[in-house]
Amino acid sequence: MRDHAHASTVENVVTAITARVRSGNLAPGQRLTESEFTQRLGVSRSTVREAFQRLASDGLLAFEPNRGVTVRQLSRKGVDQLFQVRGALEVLAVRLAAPVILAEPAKLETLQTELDKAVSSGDMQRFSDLNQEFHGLFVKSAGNALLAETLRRLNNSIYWLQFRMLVHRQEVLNSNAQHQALVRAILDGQLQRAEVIMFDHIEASRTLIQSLADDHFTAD
Amino acid sequence: MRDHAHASTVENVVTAITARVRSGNLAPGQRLTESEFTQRLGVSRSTVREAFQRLASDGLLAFEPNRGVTVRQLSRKGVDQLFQVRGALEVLAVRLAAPVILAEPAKLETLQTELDKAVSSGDMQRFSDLNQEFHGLFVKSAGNALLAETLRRLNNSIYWLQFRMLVHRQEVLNSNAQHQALVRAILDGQLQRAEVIMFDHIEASRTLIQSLADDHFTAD
DNA sequence: CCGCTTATATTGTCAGACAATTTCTGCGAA
DNA sequence: TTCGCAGAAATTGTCTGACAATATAAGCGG
Repeated sequence: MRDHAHASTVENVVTAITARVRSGNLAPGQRLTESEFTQRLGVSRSTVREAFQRLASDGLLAFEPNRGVTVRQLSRKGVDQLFQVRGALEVLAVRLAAPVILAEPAKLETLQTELDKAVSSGDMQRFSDLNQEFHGLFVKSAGNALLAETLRRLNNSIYWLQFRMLVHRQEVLNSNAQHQALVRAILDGQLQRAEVIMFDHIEASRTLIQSLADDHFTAD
Repeated sequence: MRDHAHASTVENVVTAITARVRSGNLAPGQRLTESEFTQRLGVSRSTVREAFQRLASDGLLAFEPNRGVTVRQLSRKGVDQLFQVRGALEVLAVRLAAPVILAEPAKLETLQTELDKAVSSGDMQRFSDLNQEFHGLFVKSAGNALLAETLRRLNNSIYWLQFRMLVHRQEVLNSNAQHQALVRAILDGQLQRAEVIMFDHIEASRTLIQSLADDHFTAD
């Protein structure tokens, strides 16, 4: 009766490739060949092809006809556009999540405390993880599976930017200040204000990222 | 030097299936088997499978492990969630598109005139087409490919609802009134107001659709 | 009419093949 | 040396055929 359905071969391949991409083992822009993975993982070409396709539609890889797939890397403009869409969706998440979070604010407060600790102790990696949790809490509380799925895809396309952001200590401090303001607005029931803060928060990330050097992006 | 790259076999299959779904030849919820299309289209299973996958990630079909694909049909809740996301994105489109449209408002005005004509002559099919063009104009003018692509996917999942909506004449009139208000707001440079109108416009569609009978949706 | 066993259909995955397309390599010309 | 091109090698796109695993339909007995 279990829903277990042990992972299919394709799913395993998807998991394996995802891990290698996210760990940085496969760099943005790098080409993946079918043969590489049929050999390395001992599966057939059809399976690798199917995994490639799923990962491409998931935003992690980019597919080009007759040229295979590469680890997705966006152009400056592409990142800009992504943040526009992401901003709109995160704001929606705040709108939908606020009442839910307000009903049980402990989780948000705890998270904020943890974030503060990570910042003051200078643990950037932990801050990054908690930051994701922070946004994840809103998305989850919003109770909209499609919204969550859409944002997940978007984030897949820019996972590689997280690293670059962490080195900007000052920006991290700003980011955390914005989190605090957001938490305060939510707990005070200032819905409208919370949405604006989230929008500005995403905009700030966008601006920061746009300031990165050109060699982090592909040409347009 | 041409960018022509004549369509691949998979693309042809995708096109063929899309056409049959959108024409109603394949009904929402209906299961598609691989063998049916290998025979009918004279292509191999691998090709059909790949087409199925693309269509599923595109929102037109739904994929279930070991059970193949079906023409996507959403539950009441699913439609609700989709309209929440769609609303946020259409509002973004208005925000981004307004300045562009304002620079050359002729196109929007023409479109509105056509819509009015369709409404007064009671040509619902034409209204539906123009309605899509109307929204398409904003999305296109927004100049954000990712936004356009995301909205396209969403619309793929609810194409089948358009038909149901057209029978509600009164609602069509309301819809057109909202279009007019939106056009006015844009041309008057009332950005903020235009966004609100678009939001309400999508909300109205959502409400209308939620009023449809249960047998238009899947169970939750 | 219901539930169970069995037969049939369908999906998941593999192996191997070949044409079309892209990428690499080495050589001759500017 | 650098550039461009022809041929070689690699890679993708697609097909055929196969078989195990899973799901669906058909019968059968109660």
